[in-house]
Amino acid sequence: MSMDSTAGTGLNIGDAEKASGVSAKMIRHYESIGLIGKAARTDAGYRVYADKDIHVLRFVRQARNLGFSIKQIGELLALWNDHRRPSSKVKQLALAHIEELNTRIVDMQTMKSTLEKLAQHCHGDDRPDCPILQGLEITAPDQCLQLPAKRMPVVRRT
Amino acid sequence: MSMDSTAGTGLNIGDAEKASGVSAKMIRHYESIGLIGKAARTDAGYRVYADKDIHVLRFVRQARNLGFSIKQIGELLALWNDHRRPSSKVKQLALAHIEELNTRIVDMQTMKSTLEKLAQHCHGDDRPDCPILQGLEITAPDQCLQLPAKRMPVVRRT
DNA sequence: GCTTGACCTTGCCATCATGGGAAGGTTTAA
DNA sequence: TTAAACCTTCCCATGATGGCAAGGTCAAGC
Repeated sequence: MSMDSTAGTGLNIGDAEKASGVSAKMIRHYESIGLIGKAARTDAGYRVYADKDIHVLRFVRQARNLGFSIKQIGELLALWNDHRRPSSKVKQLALAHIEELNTRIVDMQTMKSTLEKLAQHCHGDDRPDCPILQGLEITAPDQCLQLPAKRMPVVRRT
Repeated sequence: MSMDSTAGTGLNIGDAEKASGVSAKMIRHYESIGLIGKAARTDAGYRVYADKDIHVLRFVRQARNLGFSIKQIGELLALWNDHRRPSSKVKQLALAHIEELNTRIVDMQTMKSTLEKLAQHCHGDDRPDCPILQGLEITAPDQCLQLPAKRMPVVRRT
């Protein structure tokens, strides 16, 4: 009987994890960095989550799945909570993120096609000569390949 | 006269950085984790690089620019040094990396197009209603967006 | 010779999002 | 009563990179 009397459908962090798709570890982390509010606690100190909290966690997960950084998600949450925000603010954030994604996509496509070109010319048999290694073995000073992208949040596919 | 008598065109780490495109910081790091051999030293303890070493550093940088991880580069270097390797080994590494790149590209393209669809329907004006935020506000339990990619090395564009 | 500035050295901390694990408390069901 | 399955906090690791600080070295100018 340690359940707090105010909790209706109070969920443990483990249940919140299942209901939101955000790991318990990350829920605690998001709370610790202030991305989400401090969870209510039972007398024993267990975190308790209501439907409202699960809703927030789902929002966060969706945004992570779209590749937004924690910082950007903080901004999105602020806009979400401000029912008088102009939609232009949200759109601006989204468009900027689309641009970031695009830059990364293009960079990786360049890497991929460079590598594919090298691989095409490689016999891939028992002989030692290999155009792929030769391609890595540049001799020109500034003749390098593409400049890869700025760091961006990536969620593990585990 | 602290120059080691064996050094012909001995370069400082700063010169090696300029000549290879790998930052001094990273050159030291690569040495510390054993990716590259220990550099020769002057009497005063300064690292000294010969043309051969610069060649290796360029190789590493090229591979990084193609998105290979440090671990993969270690394998590439081993193959590069083994003049009797079968080119199939190299090709196998390259093809696996192409696959990784492709997975990431597809994941990010999915994020991008999802976000574009949401953004298209957003007025982007002073009114508060916003389909983007609504899109993040999922209600379905497992109705989430894409599973993003496994972590992969990314070089900063600074 | 001495100073100054541009190098170099090591070492530690920060990033970003996430997981792992340890040491210990709680709850619940058998 | 005990064991399993939770929960708590705290610290450490990842990967590739940068930054900074405290200190040594070297070369050029006076």
